[in-house]
Amino acid sequence: MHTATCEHDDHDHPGLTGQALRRALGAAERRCAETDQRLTAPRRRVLELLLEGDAPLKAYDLIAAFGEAGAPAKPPTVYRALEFLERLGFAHRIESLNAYVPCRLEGDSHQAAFLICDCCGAAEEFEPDFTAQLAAAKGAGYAVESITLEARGLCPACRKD
Amino acid sequence: MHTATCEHDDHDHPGLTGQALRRALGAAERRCAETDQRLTAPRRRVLELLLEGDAPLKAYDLIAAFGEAGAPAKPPTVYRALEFLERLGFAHRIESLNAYVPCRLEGDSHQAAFLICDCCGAAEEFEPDFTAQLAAAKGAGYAVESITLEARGLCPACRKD
DNA sequence: AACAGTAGTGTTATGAAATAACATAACGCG
DNA sequence: CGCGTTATGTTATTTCATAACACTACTGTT
Ligand SMILES: [Zn+2]
Ligand SMILES: [Zn+2]
Ligand SMILES: [Zn+2]
Ligand SMILES: [Zn+2]
Repeated sequence: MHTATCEHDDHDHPGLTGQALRRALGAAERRCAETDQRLTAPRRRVLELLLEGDAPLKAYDLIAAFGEAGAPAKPPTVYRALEFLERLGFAHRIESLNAYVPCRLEGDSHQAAFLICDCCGAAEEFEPDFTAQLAAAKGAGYAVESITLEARGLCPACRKD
Repeated sequence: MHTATCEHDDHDHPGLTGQALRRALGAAERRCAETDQRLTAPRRRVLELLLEGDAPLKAYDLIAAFGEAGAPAKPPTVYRALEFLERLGFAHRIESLNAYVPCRLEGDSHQAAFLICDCCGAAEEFEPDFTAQLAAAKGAGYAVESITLEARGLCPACRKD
């Protein structure tokens, strides 16, 4: 799916293929092994689809693309895999899009922040600095577990119209 | 609806009633008049329900509570009202909850940020300082239109267990 | 190897959230 | 009034997500 209002598909993060894709999957495999987590077939397949994608993917896009010969998966298969991938930091859900992206940052655990283009649908992850917000939360007496931030606007390519 | 895992219902923002409720609705009425916007009956009713609530309300909670004698509204009625209220800054959608809250801050336009308690379900709005994130976005060449931030954790009351 | 315990999967069905489409009504204005 | 615009009413459908339960695959123990 693609709800773009214009077409600037020259994203900063084209989907991975071939060598790069195998390398990313191998890295995930290794990080799972380190913590006795299992990157099982459906989990690996969903991660692969996310990595191949060049934009946030909807759950039902993944469901449709899951099988070998165009055979779709059952919803729980994909939702369970997504839950796992999110838990381990391999993927993020973008709430304002009901869509998922593979994590594009180094490090195995971090807060998520996204710049989302309202025009072409691209979503760029960036390393957030939540110092100010964490201070505000502390002031309010909250014990913060996680933070997500989603900024909507126009990407560099789409601004130039 | 209430998905709390424990019960600490002493929120900072109990629902408005009587005088305070009428005052808040009157203020909204006035702010609409200033900009030639119409706070029509269904819009006013949905805002009233949000203001009366002491926690984020789901769209279908609003739909169920909408009518006088327990008569529900039709979904588009409420979704349209919510769209209006969000557009004018009277309400916010909390993406990670699929729920809505009335705006609790002064000023008629601002970015939204929430502290959400995973225990009691409370959602506290706070005045965000997005300086750091806006700088990051600028660095990436994005033209940001809006930002939302949702922090999950435990509120002061629920921490003390 | 047999066993029990846990984590993961397959499958069916259902629930929850949101919108499309089109007809009707109210408002604002010349 | 007559017209364009904005908002509402209504029916139906689409999109998104999970419950429940049976079955399988790993893990460690006896
Ligand atoms: Zn990430
Ligand atoms: Zn763009
Ligand atoms: Zn607000
Ligand atoms: Zn709490």
